Amino acid sequence: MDQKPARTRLAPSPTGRFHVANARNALYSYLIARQTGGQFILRIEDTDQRRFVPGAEEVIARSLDWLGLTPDESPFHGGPYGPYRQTERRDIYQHYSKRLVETGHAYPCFCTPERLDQMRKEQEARKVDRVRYDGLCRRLDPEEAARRVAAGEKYVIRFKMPYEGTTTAHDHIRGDIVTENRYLDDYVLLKSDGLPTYHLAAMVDDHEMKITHVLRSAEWLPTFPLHVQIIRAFGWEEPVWLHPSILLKPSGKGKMSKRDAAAAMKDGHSTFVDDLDGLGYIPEGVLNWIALMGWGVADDDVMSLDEMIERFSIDNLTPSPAAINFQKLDHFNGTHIRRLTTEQLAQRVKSFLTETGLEVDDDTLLKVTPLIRERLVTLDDSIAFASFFFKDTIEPNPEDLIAKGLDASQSAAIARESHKILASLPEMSHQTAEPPMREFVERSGWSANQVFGILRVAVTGQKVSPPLFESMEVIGKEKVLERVQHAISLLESL
RNA sequence: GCCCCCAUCGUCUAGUGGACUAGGACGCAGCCCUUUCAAGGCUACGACCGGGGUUCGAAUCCCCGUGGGGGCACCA
Repeated sequence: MDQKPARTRLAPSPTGRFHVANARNALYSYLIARQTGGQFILRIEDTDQRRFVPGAEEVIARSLDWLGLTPDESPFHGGPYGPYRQTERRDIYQHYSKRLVETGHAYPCFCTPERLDQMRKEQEARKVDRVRYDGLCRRLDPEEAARRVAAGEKYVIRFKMPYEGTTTAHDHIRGDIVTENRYLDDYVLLKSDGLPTYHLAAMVDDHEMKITHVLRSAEWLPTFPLHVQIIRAFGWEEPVWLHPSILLKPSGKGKMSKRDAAAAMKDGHSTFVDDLDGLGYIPEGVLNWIALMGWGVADDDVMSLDEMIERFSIDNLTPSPAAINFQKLDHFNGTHIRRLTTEQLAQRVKSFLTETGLEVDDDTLLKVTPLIRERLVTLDDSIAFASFFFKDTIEPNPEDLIAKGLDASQSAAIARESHKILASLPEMSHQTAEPPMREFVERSGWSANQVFGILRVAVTGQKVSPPLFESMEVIGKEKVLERVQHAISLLESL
């Protein structure tokens, strides 16, 4: 629908979990690529060996797959612009940092961590506005610097930030951002271990991988001018920059912390995509939830991925921080569960049921699914709503068998009469069972609530259940009668 | 402390100078439906942070406050 094919990317570092913020950036990037017929790329930013977490890459890939945002190019699928793991691109960064030194945009710095530390302490003592590198090595004669490098001295490469003037960087959702260069620093581009920092690596890779739209979290705004400066130093064309707002914890006060994450989990919620599956959330619901934190939609906010591709526009991205709202997650999850076909829902619900040890046959499950569909917020709610269908026997709490306003013997009488009526029926279908039971309610003078309440607990073992007669139909006459009989003896022994 | 970003119902947002009596969604409350729980339908409650400008006219543009958030590493 749009102009040229866009190339977008998600560039997470394999340092931990895959958060909804990552997922949102992935979604928007994916959407931009899809609607222009372009590509969505996964690049792993693993240049910090100390923070590397084994297995994190797999979590990222699995989470993206689960969401349906499978990258077109990635370390796992490959692609024409690989490798897609930064530690495998060492030479490329070396090459480009050298080029920056040659053109006078960067310089080797031999300052030790100890000196830097001391320098910062002094600056802090002087109460300078902005602690920054003092430029000692920047003033070195380039030839001498080259000699020291050749001699094997340890060094980093720093970017030569202009001391004066301003840098104007343009973000598509925020407009021009003007920063005075004196507040910036001579950032390290290449570390002493020969690996690049994010600043160099990301700019080089985005250029090399022909990324047209860089969408990344607003945490990058402070170093945005640096990035623009680096690109300009290379003489490259800038991508379209998009910095969506960060996501705040539900209270709106700051980013999610470990403690917030734990609190959410206790509540059956999570901001980690790989938790959501196990908690019974479905990708459709999660995607819809994520999409709306930072994307302004006027109405009809229930959307599938395809509908999002159709409706998304980078012009509708919002710049303000958004608080994570789990009630909305629940709402969208339930809504999308209801949009599933019976077959789809049955299939997704099955593992939750079997995991509790139940034997679930597909025929029964297919009959049960329509009964529980509009009651599910998450897939695991099916355990509470449908377990009794798959059990041979149930054990109701005897107290629950006593209807409101009645005593045990009255309730037992109702149960006996119900048993008699049901036993006389040819079969247990909804249509044949309900009329005589209704008639019994009329004639007995008890309320439908009381009579059906007793029957419900007797048959399902619980006070809250899917519709009673539909449930009895699925369970079948024989088992229903057994269960009612059992309820009668429970009541009689009270 | 310094820099940057942001500012419409509790929350996510629509709104791009007059069509705003500020719209939608979540949540909340009530009603309807109903054998329970849901789902669904209807209704209610609910916001332009403050102050100055600009303009015939400002939620919308500008400035200043205030508030919130983010960043100040050889981490990303």
